[in-house]
Amino acid sequence: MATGTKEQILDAAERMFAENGIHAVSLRTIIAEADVNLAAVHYHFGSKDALVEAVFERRVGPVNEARLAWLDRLEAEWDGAPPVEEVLRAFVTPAIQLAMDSERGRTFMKTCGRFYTEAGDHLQPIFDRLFRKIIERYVAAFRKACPDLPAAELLWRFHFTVGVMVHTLLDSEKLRRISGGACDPSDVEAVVERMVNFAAAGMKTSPATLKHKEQAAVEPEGIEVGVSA
Amino acid sequence: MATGTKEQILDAAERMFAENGIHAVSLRTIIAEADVNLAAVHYHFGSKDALVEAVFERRVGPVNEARLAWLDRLEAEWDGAPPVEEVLRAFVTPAIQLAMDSERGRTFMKTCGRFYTEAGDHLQPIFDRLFRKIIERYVAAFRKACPDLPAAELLWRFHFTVGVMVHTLLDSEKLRRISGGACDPSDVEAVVERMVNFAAAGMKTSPATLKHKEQAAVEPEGIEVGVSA
DNA sequence: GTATGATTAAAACGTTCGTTTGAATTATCC
DNA sequence: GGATAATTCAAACGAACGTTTTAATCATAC
Repeated sequence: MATGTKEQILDAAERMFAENGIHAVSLRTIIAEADVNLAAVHYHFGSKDALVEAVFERRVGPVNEARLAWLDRLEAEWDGAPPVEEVLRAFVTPAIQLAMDSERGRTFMKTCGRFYTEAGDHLQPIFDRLFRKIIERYVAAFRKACPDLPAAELLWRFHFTVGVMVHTLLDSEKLRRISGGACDPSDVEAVVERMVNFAAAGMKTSPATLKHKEQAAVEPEGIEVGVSA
Repeated sequence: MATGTKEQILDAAERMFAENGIHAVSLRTIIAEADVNLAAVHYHFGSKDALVEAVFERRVGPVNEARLAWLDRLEAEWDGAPPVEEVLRAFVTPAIQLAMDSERGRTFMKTCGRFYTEAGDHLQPIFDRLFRKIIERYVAAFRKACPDLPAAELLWRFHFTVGVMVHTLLDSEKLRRISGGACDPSDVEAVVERMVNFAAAGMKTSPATLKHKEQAAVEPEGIEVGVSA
């Protein structure tokens, strides 16, 4: 389970972050959980912030690579324009998949949600670096899958989809409690299918007619998906 | 704006919580922003946790009352079974509405999202007390609006809808940055319409067939999290 | 004006935080 | 096997935390 001190620290930090949030967990809590010396954190990582980054990058990197690889397969299979359900599945599954195999993966999913919500100004550049390519590729894929959608509307719906996913990752235990056990967040494949089904319907519906403003004023090509530093 | 010390503290805390998260903000930061004495916090609230509760309840109470009143109006108007779009609008609008009028409301919406995500075990009972009635009433309303939906599926979709809303409240500035300004989170009415439109489509779509297509056989490589190496 | 209760002010409390230090220990290589 | 680097350890650092205490100020009724 714990091959070395560095991994022990990462594992323990990941676990504690998921349970209590990032800011609420102290290094001494982590090293007690990891059963290592306090100074080992600064020896291996340099600071607490650097440890937070390391915990984040260790999992997010592979997940995003899997997302890109999946999208590559899809575009090869569907001649460059896979349907929106497939794109959604490719986007959502690698993150949810991580939660299936092990308890450790499940805890990290909560940590990942914490990052997404607690990430302050300091974590922002790291976040941009890790997600820039993902956003570019998937926005482009969604645009091809929903060619009739105005660009701004598509970005909003992508935003909503991310919300569905993050909230599901972070807080589905609350749903289990509310539903009295009828909703089981650990059945990952079912959760993915429900999410894809829900988000695909939202993606494919015709845009709402906004009375006071015409959204068509936004030119589809005018939206850059680049991430500003 | 600041009639008394108590309100100054609440306002400042609300502002700082929204910007930096709850755990990351110290009392000394708050009292510096509020321009009051440190002991005033404990005099008026008793502890930092109690202050957090007070900040939360001050805004959530009226929002949830508005949600219930709106639902009452709807059920009177639609003979007990309003359509899903109307129910969604009634659920979403009071929260988003708060963000419209003032800058203060906008900051609190982020604070509210923080509560929803950062709320640990300590805030859980308060959360339940404030939201139990809302959940009961709206789940019942959704059930009437979507009578053909299995109960668990309906709860999941309600969960997804909450995710859409929370994520929109908490993190839409990221969308503005990504979109290069094309997506404007401050246009509240437009945001509400987009959300209702998106969530209603997800609510009304037919349940996914949970048959494992060949997709389940696809092995996404590179995201293993278990004991490797 | 003075007494009384509510509020604010300043200072210190003990604790915990992230970080650093320097010696002890372990692994690595010639 | 001894030299050398890598790693772990116990201890302490200063700073910041939430909280408490004690005195000063303010408002208001007598």
